[in-house]
Amino acid sequence: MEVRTRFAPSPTGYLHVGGARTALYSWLYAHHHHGKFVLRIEDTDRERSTQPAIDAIIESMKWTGLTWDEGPFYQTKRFDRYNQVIDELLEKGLAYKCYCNKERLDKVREEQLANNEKPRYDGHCREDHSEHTPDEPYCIRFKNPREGKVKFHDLIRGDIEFDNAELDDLVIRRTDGTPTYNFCVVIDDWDMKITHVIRGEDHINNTPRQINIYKALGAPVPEFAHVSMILGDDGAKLSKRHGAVSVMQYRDDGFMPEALINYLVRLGWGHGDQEIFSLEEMINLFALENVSKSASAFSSDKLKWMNQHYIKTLPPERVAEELVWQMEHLGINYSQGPSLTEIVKAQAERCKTLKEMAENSVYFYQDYTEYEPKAAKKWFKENSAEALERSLAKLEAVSDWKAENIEEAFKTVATDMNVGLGKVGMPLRLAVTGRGVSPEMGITMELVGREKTFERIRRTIAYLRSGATQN
RNA sequence: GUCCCCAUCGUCUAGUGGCCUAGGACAUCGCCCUUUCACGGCGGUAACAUGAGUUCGAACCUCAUUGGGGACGCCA
Repeated sequence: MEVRTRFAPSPTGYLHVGGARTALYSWLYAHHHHGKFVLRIEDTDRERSTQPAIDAIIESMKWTGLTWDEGPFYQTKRFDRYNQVIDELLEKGLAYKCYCNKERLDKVREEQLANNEKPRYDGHCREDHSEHTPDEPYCIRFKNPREGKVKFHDLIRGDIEFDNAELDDLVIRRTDGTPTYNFCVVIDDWDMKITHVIRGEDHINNTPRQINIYKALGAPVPEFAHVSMILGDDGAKLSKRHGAVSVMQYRDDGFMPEALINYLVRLGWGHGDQEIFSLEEMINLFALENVSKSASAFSSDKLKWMNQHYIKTLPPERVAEELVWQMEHLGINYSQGPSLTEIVKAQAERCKTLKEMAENSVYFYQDYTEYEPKAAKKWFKENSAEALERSLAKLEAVSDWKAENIEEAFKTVATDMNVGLGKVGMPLRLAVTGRGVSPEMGITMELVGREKTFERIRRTIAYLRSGATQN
């Protein structure tokens, strides 16, 4: 039988990393078994579902590469189907009309709480409707079995069982006629032939109710796997307070989707000592039995490490593609100057994010307006102007403007002046980039360009000769 | 409160009864490399929640305790 999994977010907000991980696991499981991955939008809550949220979820799925084989399906387009099944259940006596109003429900709940009982519907309307007239407003409740147990084998957690006595008769159709979540998922997973339901652990408690509905319908019960939660760095539930939670925020913060996916797959799953997985490896090696049962804390530090790993090892052309967004966001016109691929090669080992890379590469495209104060104070000394003058002379003699030749040329200056390389290299760095940090000076000057380099050095010599520094 | 789930270094994890004086990775600390910042290399600190069992032997099995988390909606 073909393995079919699904990701079924409710469009009430952006896609967060927890959802993304669940989607990833579903996606991997389907691909591992050469099955299908379905995207379904659970928008039965018309109050809170929004189109921007749907767009954001789809954009996130596409950015991370979690593409779906079928869908997106929308539950709001399937209301006829749900209602038809509900009517059938009603006819068969497997569901019933409930006329209880909010006041009565609240009162029951209060009493149960006072008696230290789990609050649930007491089944008041389950049998007797004599006191009601057909024109009174009502909702439909599913007749949950009152005795026995519901057992299922969770593919991650093992056997789980609930007493039916713990469950109540849940509402499957609201008074306004719309069907509810716990009912719609069952019908959808059934209709869409979902074989493996992989979702968050907050759904464990819904599972026995849903299994009872499957059984009432005579539908095959799928396999279930409940993935644990993702916590923040501090062990508390992940929230905006911890920084980024939305997938697109990671794009904005300068992360490669490859890194996010790799980080997410490792958060809660492992394969021996391996940390880095290509997509192919993930598909081949992923198994639900190796998914961790306990909640895991999201470590931005490790994500950053992994991001840099991908920045360093992915083809620079690929990294440059993502860098485009950052450059445009900063308003840098990168069409004049070195190619972004060259920037990636030069900067990769000193950037954890593409955002950093863009911010630290501005001087390749624009003239700086001031020297970084701390670096200038530290490195502009009395002989700096001389070092720059001598360097300029050597550099002007370089005919083939390549990093290697440039490097060779200015290094002789240190020897000539009988000083350490730092005394020459750092003033040069300040002169060419305005900053105390940059790639090696050879490649930096090559990328800035011959004429620009000379211009900036001359300007700096003038600045130093004017007595601007008191060192 | 009731039900359900969970429990190895600060963090993510390896470990499925002897290979464990518990391995790897991130973070952290120290050293080396070095024109800056980094990268890299080498080394260090650091964990089986507690208590009973089962067993010749337990991080691994069982139970209890404690501690976390989730659910208890005419939300999903």
